[in-house]
Amino acid sequence: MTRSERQGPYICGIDAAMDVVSGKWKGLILWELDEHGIRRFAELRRGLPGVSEKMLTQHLREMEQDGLVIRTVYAEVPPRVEYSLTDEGRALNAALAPLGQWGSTRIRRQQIQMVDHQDAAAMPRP
Amino acid sequence: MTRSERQGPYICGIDAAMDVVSGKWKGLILWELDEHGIRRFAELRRGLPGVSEKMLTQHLREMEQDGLVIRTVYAEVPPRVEYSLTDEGRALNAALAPLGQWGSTRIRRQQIQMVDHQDAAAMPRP
DNA sequence: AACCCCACTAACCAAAAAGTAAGTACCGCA
DNA sequence: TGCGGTACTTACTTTTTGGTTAGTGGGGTT
Repeated sequence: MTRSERQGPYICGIDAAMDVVSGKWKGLILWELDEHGIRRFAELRRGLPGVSEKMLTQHLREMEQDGLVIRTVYAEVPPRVEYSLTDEGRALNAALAPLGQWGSTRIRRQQIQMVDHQDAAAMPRP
Repeated sequence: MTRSERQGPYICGIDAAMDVVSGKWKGLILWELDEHGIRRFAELRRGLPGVSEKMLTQHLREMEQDGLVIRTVYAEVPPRVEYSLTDEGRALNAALAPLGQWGSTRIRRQQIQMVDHQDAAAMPRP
């Protein structure tokens, strides 16, 4: 497992939040869990196309350590493990919403620009 | 310079925002520029204790490419370069505010926990 | 004369993050 | 008998990120 040397003295809130949310899939995991309430490992995996099992477990364990995620193991065969968000995790996801808005607006802007370029490229040469 | 292969197709807004804001000092740069309006290179450097010149230039160039920062060079001796935020940069900083709030609350919670542990450790043994 | 300041750039190196592939142990289905 | 599904773990490699050091060139300070 990755050593979590984190929790170093932060210089501001952004710092502390980024420490916890940085990781290729953590934003998406948060979203998935908030959206569905409870998810099993394989469900999450299917919900995050491209994630490897290693990264998914690693991120989930870190988020559990960070108090964002609850992991419940059922002693059954085949094994069943359920993940859900803590109150803090839900609060974090809510705090991420404006950032998501900003990003969506940005994507839209970029797509418009790309269409513009396409139009320009399709223009008949003089 | 680091190759910026970014702008890949994002799966959501968070994704797009994180792409642009991830980098050890970008949050702080955003904050400094929003706080002061205009900053010179050396002023930023002094405002971010511990940043290396290399990382500062690298981050500033990426943020310029990403349309968050304006870089103005004055052809003087000694050289003068001023940095400021675009509207999009200011909007991003605003969108980061709730995340900062969440982080500050979290830091406070952690400090309380640490004090609790200290108290427990300082308790007289029976 | 020696040093500091400005705003960088380049080369090299270390550390962290992420990807790949395989193995675990048990069950149900065909 | 072999495959797929359950939820992982381990070892190894690659990619990405950030840090260190040194150098530029003209000007001002001590």
